[in-house]
Amino acid sequence: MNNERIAAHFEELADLLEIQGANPFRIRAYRNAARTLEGLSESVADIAADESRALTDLEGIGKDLAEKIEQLLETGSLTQLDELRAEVPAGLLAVMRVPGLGPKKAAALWHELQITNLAELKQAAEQGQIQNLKGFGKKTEQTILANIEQASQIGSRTWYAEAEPVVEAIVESLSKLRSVKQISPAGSFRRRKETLGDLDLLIAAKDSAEAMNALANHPLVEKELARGDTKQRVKLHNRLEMDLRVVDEESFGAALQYFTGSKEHGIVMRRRAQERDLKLNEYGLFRGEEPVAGRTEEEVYAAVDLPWIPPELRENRGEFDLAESGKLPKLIELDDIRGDLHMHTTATDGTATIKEMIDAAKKRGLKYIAITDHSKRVSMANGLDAKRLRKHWDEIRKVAAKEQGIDVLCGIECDILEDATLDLADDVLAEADWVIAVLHYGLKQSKDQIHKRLFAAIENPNVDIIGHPTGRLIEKRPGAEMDMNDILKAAADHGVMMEINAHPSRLDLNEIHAAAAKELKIPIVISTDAHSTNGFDMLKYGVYQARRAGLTAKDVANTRTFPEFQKLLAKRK
DNA sequence: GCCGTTTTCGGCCCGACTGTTTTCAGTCG
Repeated sequence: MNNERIAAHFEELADLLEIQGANPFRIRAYRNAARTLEGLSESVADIAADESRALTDLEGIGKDLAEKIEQLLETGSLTQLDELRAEVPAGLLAVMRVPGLGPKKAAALWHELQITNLAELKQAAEQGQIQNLKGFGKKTEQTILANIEQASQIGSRTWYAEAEPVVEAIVESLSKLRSVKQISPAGSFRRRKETLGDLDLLIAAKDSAEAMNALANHPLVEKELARGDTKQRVKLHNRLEMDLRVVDEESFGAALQYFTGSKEHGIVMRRRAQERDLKLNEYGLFRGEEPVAGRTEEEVYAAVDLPWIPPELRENRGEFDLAESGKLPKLIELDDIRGDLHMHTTATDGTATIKEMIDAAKKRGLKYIAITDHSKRVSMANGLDAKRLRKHWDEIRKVAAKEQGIDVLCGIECDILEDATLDLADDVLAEADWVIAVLHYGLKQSKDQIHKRLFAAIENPNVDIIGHPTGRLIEKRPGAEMDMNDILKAAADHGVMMEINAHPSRLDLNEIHAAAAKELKIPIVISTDAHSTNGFDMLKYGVYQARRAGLTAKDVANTRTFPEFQKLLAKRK
C-alpha cells in the first residue's frame, strides 16, 4: 500500500470521526498524519521495513498512528476504520461536503431525519422538512438545494493556468481604483498550486466599499454571494469563487501572509508568534495590544526570527527548518531557462513547421531546443516510423543550419510500448541527439508491468529522459500506478533525466516527485511539450511546479548553457 | 492523537460571516 492510499484511509477516518463529534484535536491528528504521508518523498513502506528507522520519527506520527500504518501495510485494512464505516453511512461524507453543511449539520440531518446520502438530502429539502430542524431554517434549506449539484460533481478544481488570466484581469481593474493602495492575489493561487479550489484577493484600502462594488460589478463576476465590512465572496462566470479581503495598509503584510496560507504554514507561524509572547492574526503581529509588525510580509517573518519564505514553499513541508538554518533554496526563475527540450511540429501533431518553431523559440530568448515529434505508435498523431524520422531529422538539420543564435537537437518522443519494448529500434534511437521515452498507452496496466516498462526504458542506453513520467492528466485521468521512488532510484542509477512537463494539464513530475528527484541528484528538465508556437508560453507553469518542489536553477538541466548541457548529456552516451 | 528549552498532562491558531438566534454555533478559509 502506497503513501497516498494510507493517507486516504486516515482522511476517511477523520471525516467519519468528525460526523461522530469526536475530539477535534484527535481528528486533526489524523489529518496531519495524512498530510505528512502525502508530502513524503519516500515510501512509508520502506521506512517501516528499515530496522534502523522508526515511523514515529515522522512529523505527527506517534505510537498509535505508527501501529495503524503498520496494520495498513500488513493487512491492507484498518480495524478502526472498518468499525466506523459500519456505524456511519458512507453517503454522509458527500452530505458533509455540500457547501454550507459540515459535520455537525450532517450528523443532525442523519439523526433527526435519517438522511444518509445526497438523494435523500435533496428529497428532504424539496419537501421542506429541513427548515423545521433546530439550527436550520428556510435559508439553509435553499442553500442546500442550490449547492447539492456542486457537491455531487467530483474533480471540480480548476487548473492554475485557467485561473491566471481571470485573476490578472481583476487585479488589473481593481488596482486602478483610487481607494486601493495595494493589491495582491493570495491563497493557493499565490502559492501557484497546480489546481485551485477558489481564489483569494487582498486589498489595502481605508474603505472597502469602492473595491467591493467594483468587484461585484466586474464583467467576470456572475454574482455576489456574501459581503461584510472587510470580506466579500463572489462567484465568477467560470464557476470559480473569489474571496476579497480588505485591510488597512498597516496590516497588508500580515494579511498577505495570513491569506496566502497554506493553513498548515500559517498554524506554525502563529505558534512561533505565541512562543515569543506575540499574537499573529491577519491584522498584524501584536505584543499585548501593541502592534509589532504587519506592513510587509518580510517584517512579519523577521519578527518570528525567520527570513521571508517564498509562497511556493509555504506548505509546512520542511520550509521552516530550511529557513531557520539559512538554507532556503534560491528558487528557479523563468529567466533561468535556456533551452526547451520537448516540442512537436507539423511532422506529427504540431501546428507549426520546424522553421516556425525555431523562430518562435528564438523570439522567446531560448538558446537551444530539441524537436521531439511522436513515434509511430501514436498513429492518431501521425507518429514517425524510422524512415520518416530520419528524413525529418535531415530536414531539421537543414533548417537549423541556416539559423544563428540557437542550437537545435534532433530528438524523438518515443513511446514505451505495452510489452516494455520501445517503439523504435535501438539503431534508430542511437542516431538521435535526444530521446524522450514516454508512456502514452496502457496506462491502466498493473504496477508491475508499468515498472517493467519504465525500467526497460531507463536501462536502454539510448534513452536520455523519461517524459511526463506518470501520464496523468490533472482532474481528468490518474497517472499510471507506480512507485515513483523505485522509478527515480533506477533513473539515478542509470543517469537518466526526468521531465517536468510544463503543460498545465500535466505538470508531471508533480512537486513531491520532483523534490524526491532533486534529493537523488537526478537532473530535471522543464519542457513545454509545445504543439504550436504559443505552446512555449506554458514554460512558466513548469517553472512554478519546480519552485514548489524547491528546485534551484542548478537542479534543472536546461538552465545550463548549451555546451554545459551537452557535457551532461555526453555522460550518459 | 500528538507533543514537550516553564514537558508526560494539558494544551493544541485565529477571525469573518451567515443564519439561526436573543448571545452564538457552525462553517469556512
